[in-house]
Formats: sequence, structure tokens, C-alpha cells
Amino acid sequence: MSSKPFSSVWLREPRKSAAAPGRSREEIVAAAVELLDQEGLSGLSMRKLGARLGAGATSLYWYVANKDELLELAYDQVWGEIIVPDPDDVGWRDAVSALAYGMRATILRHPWSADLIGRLPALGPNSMRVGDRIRRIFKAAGFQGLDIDFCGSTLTAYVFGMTIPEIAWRTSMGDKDIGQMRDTVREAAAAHPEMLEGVDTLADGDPDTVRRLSFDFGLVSLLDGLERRRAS
Amino acid sequence: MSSKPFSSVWLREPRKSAAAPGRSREEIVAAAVELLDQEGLSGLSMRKLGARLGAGATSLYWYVANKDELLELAYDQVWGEIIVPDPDDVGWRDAVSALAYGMRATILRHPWSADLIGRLPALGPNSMRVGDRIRRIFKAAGFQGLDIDFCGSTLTAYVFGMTIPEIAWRTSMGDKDIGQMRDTVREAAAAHPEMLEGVDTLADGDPDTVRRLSFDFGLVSLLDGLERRRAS
DNA sequence: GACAGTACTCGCACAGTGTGCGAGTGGATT
DNA sequence: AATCCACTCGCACACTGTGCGAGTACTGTC
Repeated sequence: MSSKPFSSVWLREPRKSAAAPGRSREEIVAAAVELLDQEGLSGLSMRKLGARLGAGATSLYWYVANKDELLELAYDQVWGEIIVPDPDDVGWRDAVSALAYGMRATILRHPWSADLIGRLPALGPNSMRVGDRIRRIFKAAGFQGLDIDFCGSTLTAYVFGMTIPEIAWRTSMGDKDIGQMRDTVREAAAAHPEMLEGVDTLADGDPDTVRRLSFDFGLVSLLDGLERRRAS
Repeated sequence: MSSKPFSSVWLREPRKSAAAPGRSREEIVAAAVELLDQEGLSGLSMRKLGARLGAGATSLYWYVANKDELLELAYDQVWGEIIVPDPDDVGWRDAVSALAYGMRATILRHPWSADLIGRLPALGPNSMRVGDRIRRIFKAAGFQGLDIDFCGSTLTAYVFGMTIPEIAWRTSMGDKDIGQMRDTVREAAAAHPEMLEGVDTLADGDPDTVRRLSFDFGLVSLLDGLERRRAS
């Protein structure tokens, strides 16, 4: 295993200066997110980021211990875009639905973040805030004890598990039209008639619509299942 | 976006020779999996793998177009370890449960594979086989048309979404004891009393047991939800 | 104005990566 | 014996993250 001893930006004191020098951590993280949005995870290098800020590559290391810390910061920035509705306003099912769609939309807006989900510790203030709100929703719904956390895990697992592959599809197949796409998969699935049938029905509709239908199908099923749990 | 034009080992003719030369693709892939199991994704480099096989790094490029192809092959190898039960024997709920646990166990046995889920195209014969069997299960359960595929997506999304972060936890925190762990998260969650409550209850039990409970909670909920869909 | 200290910048260098290229090798076929 | 082909591999290139140590600029104290 390549297990580093574990560390996180969030667990150490930051540089003290409250003054406003030339560069700031915020500025760097913002530029990193911009670069990531444009060129993806593999497009972010310290040198490129430095150049974009008109700085030398190693200057950034004053504000950030290493690249992983920078990614942690950028990652938490993304979590900050997720808005978690208040269950008192709309009821827990609608709150969870809105949250799930919000998470999905946020990740799709920053596809590189999918590569970090589950690989980077999510201990930043924004991810904590989201976690806290999720917990509130399920507690308000009537779940108790460990079940509250289990509900949260289940929900995020579903959203992440559904969205991560979706992004891979979008980015890798983006330039191919759907006909080519179907042919490609048909070829790979040639040995399994059962799969071919699925490929064909799936390829009939507009890909975006199908993906949304699929996401909704699973989400509704999940909510139904949770509701049953809650009632018992 | 860093969107390469898309390609896959499975979509091109392999080298023709059916003879038995010194090295073979199978041997290389097996060694790669071994190395990955021992040192993780970042521990695999072409030079290291070559050395392990008593070969020069670039010799491998005769059998494999690039590193990504090698990873695709190793990845599919992992899918090959998943056994998908027959729904005729045990009923669809039990079949799905067994499958979900099997997938989880397989990924945990090869933690590096979690880093590839959703990033690499899964068009290999083994992943196709699994996909085919999953489809059969849900068809046998009585689902129809698009719903069959939606069920499959939902299930795999849940299993992947649940297992990917679990691996990150295991590997990054493996050497810390649970007390330290709780303190770490407590610190990060300090601003959110709601979360602290969760941290404390979760940290009470044995981590492995809690994880299994959590996995089961979501799985059962999901199955309940799907069952409701099927009935209507 | 002089000095000290601190906050920051950055060029250089190192060890490592994936991989294209082209020369070389050994065995089978003609 | 000559030719071909499967295969090996060293070299080189462009690129990566980052430790180090010298340099700069600003701030506060006498």
C-alpha cells in the first residue's frame, strides 16, 4: 500500500500573516479551480499554475505545503457551492432530492472533483457544513442514532457512485456522436446478447435525458426504501 | 477538459502471435496486479514492473500500447474475480445482496481498483460478463425495458459510492488508532455540534462492524425501494 | 538614516515519470 | 545463406513535484 501517514490542510495552523501581501491563499486556490475547470486534474501543474499567477512555481509552496493540500483546498471550494435546503421548508424527501440534484450538478460543473471524491479527506469547513446539514435533514425526518449517519452515507454514496461514471462518459465520449458510441459498446458487448438489448434501448433516447431518468429512478427508489425504514 | 479522444484495449486487434514467446500479455498483467496489490496505484511504474519481470521498461510496450491500456487490463482482471449468483437459485433479493457484498469484497481486496472506477472504460470481457449477469438478475426479478438498466446502475452506483471512500479511510487511517481518529475528526467538525454527535456514536463501535452495518443499511433500503418499484 | 528581522520569491537541481525511436538480437522460413 | 519478423531495450525528451538556499522588499526599532 502507498499509505502516506495521513495529513490534511485543515489539521494544521495556517501561516499567520493577516496582512494583505501580493498573493494570498484564496487567490491561489481560485486560480487552481479555474485551471482545473479548464484543463482537468491532469492539466494542473504547479508550474502552470504559477505561470498563470505570474509567479514562479515554487513560490506557491509558501502558502501551501504541497500539491495535495492545494487539491484539498480546491476540493472544499467545490463543496462550498452545494446548497443544502432546509427540511423545515420543504419536507425531508424534497430536501434530500434537491440536495442530491444539487450535488450532482456541482460535480458536473467541476468534473475534476470526481477524481478526488473518496481519495482526498473531506475535512474542510464546506464539506463539514454540508455533512452537518445532511445530518440535520435526516434527524428532522425522524431517524435516530446511527441510522442518521447511515442515511447520509447511503445518500452520498448513491450520488457519488452515479455521478463519477457519468463524468467519465461525458468527458471521454464527448466528441463522439451517439451512433458511434452505440457501435463501440455493441462491439464490446458482442458476446452478451442480454447486454446488447440494453445498449439499444438506452441509445434510443437523448443521452442527457436518459441519464437524468436513471438518476431519478435510483434516487426515488432509495427514498422509498429509506422512508420504509423510518416508518418501521 | 483533458479529454483524450477515447480508446480502449478492447476495441483494437491485439498482436497476432498465438505462439508462446518469452513474455506474454497475461504474465505482464498478472505481475501488474501483484505490484498494484502491494504498492498501490502510485507504486506502479513501467520501470518497476519491467524490473520485476526481468525486462526493460520499454519492452512492455510491445504487448501494451500504453500504461492506460495496462491498467484497463488489470482492472478487468479484478472484475473477473466477482462471482454473480444465479437468481434462479436464490431469488433476486438474495442474488443482488450477494453480488453487492461480492463486489465490495473484491474491491477491498484490490484497493487500487477504487481509483480506477469510473475513470477507466469498463468494456473488458469480465466487466461485460458481470454487467450481463446483473441485467439477467433484474430481468428475472420482473423489471422491464429501461428499468432493468436503471436497477443495475443504481446498484453499482451504491456499491461503488460506498466502497470508494471506505478504502480511502482504511488506507489513510490504517496506522492510527481509533482514539486518535476520533480526535482528528472532532477537531475538523468542531464548528458543527450536530456532526460531533455523529462522530461520537460512530466511534463507539468497532470500525469494521460499523462499516458493515452501514453498508447493509443502505443496501437493504435500496432493495426495499426497488421492490416497491417492481410491484407497482 | 541605520540596522535588524521577518515575509516572501524563485532559480536550480534532483529524482522520478511515460513513452517515441531506432538499433540490435535470435530464431524460423525460404 | 539470405531474408524476414517477433521481440528487446538503451537512450533521450519533455514533463512532474518539491527541497534548498540565496536573494529581495518591506516593516519596525533605535
